[in-house]
Order: sequence, then C-alpha cells, then structure tokens
Amino acid sequence: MIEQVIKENVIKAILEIYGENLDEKLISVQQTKKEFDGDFTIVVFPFVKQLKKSPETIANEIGNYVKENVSEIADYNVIKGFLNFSLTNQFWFDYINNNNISEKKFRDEVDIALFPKKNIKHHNFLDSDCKSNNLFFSEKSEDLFVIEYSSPNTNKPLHLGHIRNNLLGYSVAELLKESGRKVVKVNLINDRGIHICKSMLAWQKWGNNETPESKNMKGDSLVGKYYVKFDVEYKKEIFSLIAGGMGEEEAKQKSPSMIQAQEMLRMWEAGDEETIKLWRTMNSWVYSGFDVTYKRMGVDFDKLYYESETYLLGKEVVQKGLDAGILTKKEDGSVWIDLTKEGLDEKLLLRSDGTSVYMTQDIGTAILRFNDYKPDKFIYVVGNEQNYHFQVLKIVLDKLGYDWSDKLYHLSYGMVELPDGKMKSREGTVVDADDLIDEMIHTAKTTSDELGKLSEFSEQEKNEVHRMIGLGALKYFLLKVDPKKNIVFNPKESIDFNGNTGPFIQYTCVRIKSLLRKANEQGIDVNLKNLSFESIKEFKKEIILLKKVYDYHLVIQEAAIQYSPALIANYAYELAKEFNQYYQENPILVAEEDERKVRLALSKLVGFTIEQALKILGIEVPERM
RNA sequence: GGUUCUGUAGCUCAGGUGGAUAGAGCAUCUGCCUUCUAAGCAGAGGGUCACAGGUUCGAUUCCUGUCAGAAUCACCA
Repeated sequence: MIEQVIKENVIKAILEIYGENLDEKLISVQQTKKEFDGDFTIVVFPFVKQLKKSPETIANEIGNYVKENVSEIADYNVIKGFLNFSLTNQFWFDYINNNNISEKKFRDEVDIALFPKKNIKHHNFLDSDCKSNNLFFSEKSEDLFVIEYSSPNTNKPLHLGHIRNNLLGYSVAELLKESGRKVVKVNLINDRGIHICKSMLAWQKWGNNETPESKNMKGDSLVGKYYVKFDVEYKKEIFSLIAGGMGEEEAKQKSPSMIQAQEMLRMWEAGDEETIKLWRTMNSWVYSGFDVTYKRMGVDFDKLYYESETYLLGKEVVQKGLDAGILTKKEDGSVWIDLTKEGLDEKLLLRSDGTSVYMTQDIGTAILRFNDYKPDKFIYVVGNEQNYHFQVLKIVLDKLGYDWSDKLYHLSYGMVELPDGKMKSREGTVVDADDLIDEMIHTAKTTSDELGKLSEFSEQEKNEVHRMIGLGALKYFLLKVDPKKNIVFNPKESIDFNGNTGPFIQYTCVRIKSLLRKANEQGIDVNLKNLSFESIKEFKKEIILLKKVYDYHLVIQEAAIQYSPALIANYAYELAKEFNQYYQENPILVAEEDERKVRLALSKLVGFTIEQALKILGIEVPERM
C-alpha cells in the first residue's frame, strides 16, 4: 500500500527534520482532488502546532524529504497547507503488470457464477489472467457471519418491500464474502402463527376447494387472496358489531372470524390433524410460488429455518426464565418481561392462552442458530419498523443469560413507500414482486428492440439479455440508496435505464467485452502481461482510471464494515462513467501497437472490476446489449 | 409523550476516520454517430447543505437545541 509508505516517510521526515515524534493519527493520506496536480495529499495543518512553523514551510520540507526518499514519488507541490504528491508513471505501469496473476480457481468460480448458460458465446475477462493477491484479495478473516434475510410470511406473495430485503441481504452476504469473511445465508420462514391461520380460515370458509392448479394461479398469490379476504370479512364484522352498540376494542376481540382464527391457532399448537393437514397444503402452495420468485431475483440460501420447528424451543426457554424468576406471570396466565429499568416497557412473551408470539419464536431461533454455527456475528436483515423488536430481543436474551446477545446485529433498512404512503398487503396497495419484475423485463425488451442491436440473437438469447437488463435496472435502483433511507417508488414513473442506472454500468461493461472480442478476432493479444510502456507519452487519463480501480479493495472493505452495497453501487457507477469518457476520447483498437496493448489491458482491468462490483450487487452482465 | 432514523439543486440520490471552489442522474436547453456499441460523450443553467448555537486553524460532516417528516412503543407479525 503506497499510502502506508507515504505515511511512514512523513513520520520519518518529521523526526529527522524537526526531531519531533508525531502522532500517527494526525496524518491522513487522501487522494488528491481532481482540480489539483498530484495523486495523494497530506494535510499539514494538524502538524503546525507541534512543529511551530508555517504550513507552507512544513509542507515543503516534508515534501522534499519524501521525494528524495521514496522512489515511487515523482514530485510534489504545495498549495496552502496541502502537500500533494505525484507518483511516477512507473508505479502505475508496475501496478498493471503486477495485477495480472492467473488464478485458475478464482476463474472457475466466477465463470460459473456469471455465465451459467454456456450456450451464449462470450468473452470472459478471466479466461487468461486478471486476478491479483494485492488488488482483489484482502486479508482473510476467519470471522463467520450468519446473515438472515428474506424471512417471508407464508400468507401472501412477495412485494417490492420484500424485494429490497432480498436484494440487500443477498448483496451484503456477497460483499462480506468478497471482503474475505465466511458467510452463511439463512432464511427464517414465518410459516406459523395467527396470520397464517387467518388465510387458512378464509380459504376454509370461502375457498370452495380452490387450488393453484384449478385457478391456474401462483400458489402464494392464491393464499394471499384469502388473507385479504379474511381482512375484508373481519372488518365487516367489526362494523356491524359497532353498529350494534359495541366499543371498537371489544368488537375487534369479539368478531367471530377473529375468535375462529385464534381457535385455529390453538388447534394448530395442539397438533390437531386436520388443521395441520390444511396448513401443510397451503404452505406448500406458497413455497412453490416463492421458489419461482426467488429464482427470478437470483437469491439463494444455505439453510432454511421454519418457525414451526423453532418456536417450541422459545417456549421452553421462556418457561425456564419463568422458573428462574427472571420473567413474571400475570393472573390471566400471560408471561411478561419487565424492561422498565432499561427505559422500555413490559413485553409480552406468551399469550394468556399459552400460545407463543413473535418474540418467543425469535428467542428460540436465535438460540438454535447460535448452537448450529457459533458465529462471530448474526446479521438480521429486517425493516426498520422492527427496530424496537430487536432492541428488546437483545436485552431479553442477555437477561436470560445468553452472553452472545451482543453478537446480534439488526441491519435495519428503510421502507419502500408509494407516493401516497406505505404499502399495505391487507388493503391491496402493494407493488407485487412478480408483476414488477415482469414490467422491468418488458421495458428492457421494448428499449432493446428499438435499438435493434441484438438482431443476430435467437429469441431465447434475447430473452436472457432482457432479463439481465430489466433486473439490473431494478436491483441497482434499490441497492444504490443507503439502506437505512426510505425509498419512494412511483409506479407511474418507470425506473430509468439511462444515466446513473444499472443498465448504464452494464452497457459500459458490454462495450469493453465487445472491444476484447474484436481484439481476439483480429488476433490481437489481450494478455496483460509484459506490457511495454516506453513509447507512451501521455498517461494522464489512464492514471485517473487506474486510481479508480485501485480504490476497489478499499471500497469493498468500507462497504463490508458498513454493510452497505450502496457504496459498491456508487463505485461501479463512477468507474463506468470514468471509463466511458476515456473510451470516447481515446481510440483503442486502432492505436499504435504498444499503446493499443496498454489500452486494452486497462480496459480489461476496468471491465473485470466493474463486473466484480456488479456481481456483488447480484447484477449480471450480458455479452451484448 | 419516550426511543430510533431522516432532512443536500425542481425531482431522485452521492458526499470514508472534520480539509481545498459541495458532486452525479433525471427534467430543461446546446452540440457530437461514413471510425472500437449514441442504453454513450461534451457543454449551459439550477444550492442559505432544514434552522440556531457550540467545539477549532478549518464543519455538509462532530456536539447541543429547535423545526419538519418517517418508524415504533399491541395477548399483529
């Protein structure tokens, strides 16, 4: 790392020139802003107090020393208190030449991940070389991360909010892997509970034995239809009870449908055969629907947990806590934990009828998962509407004596809202996941057909490209935003395909692939090794691009620490934009031989880096578009 | 009311650990395809970084307060 070298030499300079030991924390090496000459900058203001000279003098004296002592430094300049260093071209030449070590294992992995369909002919960035230890691999960390995401309820189809969750979870997992951590992706399926009973009850009462086959409907949609139906009938009942003179709270409790749903939950927890059978059937419909949607989104899991298999453990633990006097039982039989000392309220852990609630189940699954993996960190990708829930969960586990509770991390993300507010499943104001994906792919197809660049492709190949672009646009749209911020999605304005978008970045990558393909056809060697730089006079724009590539591993580490794919998305965009400028201004294939080799090598390196970044976002790059 | 989060161009968003003249995209306007993919490039206009204090050589960034918005505080999940 050249930054470290500069830093160390600044310290040495200060020691030798001024005889002072400078606190390392005062030195920050940052990239020089574009408007100024140089590659890396030291801000000397923090040294002024200790060294008792003017900023300009200090900067010049340090600059001179470092230039003399570090061979990679070509020159320096001083503007006010800013000391700007320029690196030698040789440094960047070496950088390209040294970053082309062949890594077959890596090549195979990426090849399979990126190009599962071998029938499309493609140029692969990795087919010769292009992976380096110091550029793309960071130090291996032994930390094991368990990341839970998706966590669907099996009573309704997935909507746009779930898409954000799934993409975020998948992407953070990929990001952590790329940063050198070990990752296990898990999905906790909320397959039981009062909400599931609601759709079961509605289907039983009004379903006329409909099945996904008989209605030719996706299973999750069919079940979701009955979840909505329950709510409609429930509201009607409350309305008529209130009209009969009952108070609203009482009406909510005494509505026949609600009482029946609660009874069904009791039956379920008691293991009633018929209830369990219905539950199995309807859940299986939902799972086959989810499978389709997960596949389209391109997300996957290493391990599935079902709440129906973990909630009993939660109940057991709660009982133990009760015996130990940590929890309290009220007269009606309900079990609570008192968190008033922590500045929170009392929290219910078991209902008066003995059935378990959300918190009970989460206690159970947390313990089970810890025992399964003994991870260094648990990440829960769950919306910010549950901030309070996770705050409580950590405290409850801690109180119950689980000292690993501080390993839980709630990766809280913002809601996806419509222009007029929140999406609500029960009221039908949701953007359905399958519908939206269809729309995105359709828009990609329309645009693509207008441009007409895929005329040589078969229908099947075209569809594959449209799928990649439509999903690329959707994924980038959702992932480029800081996770904790809310996203407003306006269904009337379609998601962009131009500008700061997924397709823009994909397009840049496709252009590079095209270049390399043409070079290949013309018999031009695109091997990056042993490049000759002697005949190259101007290398300025190339350095700007290389600096961006050089940033890749820094961005990965920072993004991993922050659990933020948004940083990767923005990086990919900046790199793509930078390359497009370069591409526009500099002929590559028709350049003179040495220059052509260097430019191709650089293009290849950039293309590879962009594709890597997009892979972390779950975005694929087609061969043409 | 308590807790947490957000507030940057008309709109959607970037702005590591405080640093130089706050950046992109969309939208509006102007140029660039007989040369490697124009889903592109170049340029113009557009800002009291919500507001007020504080910390210091320096604050969009850190601290406090105010205002505005969101989430949550359920025998829903």
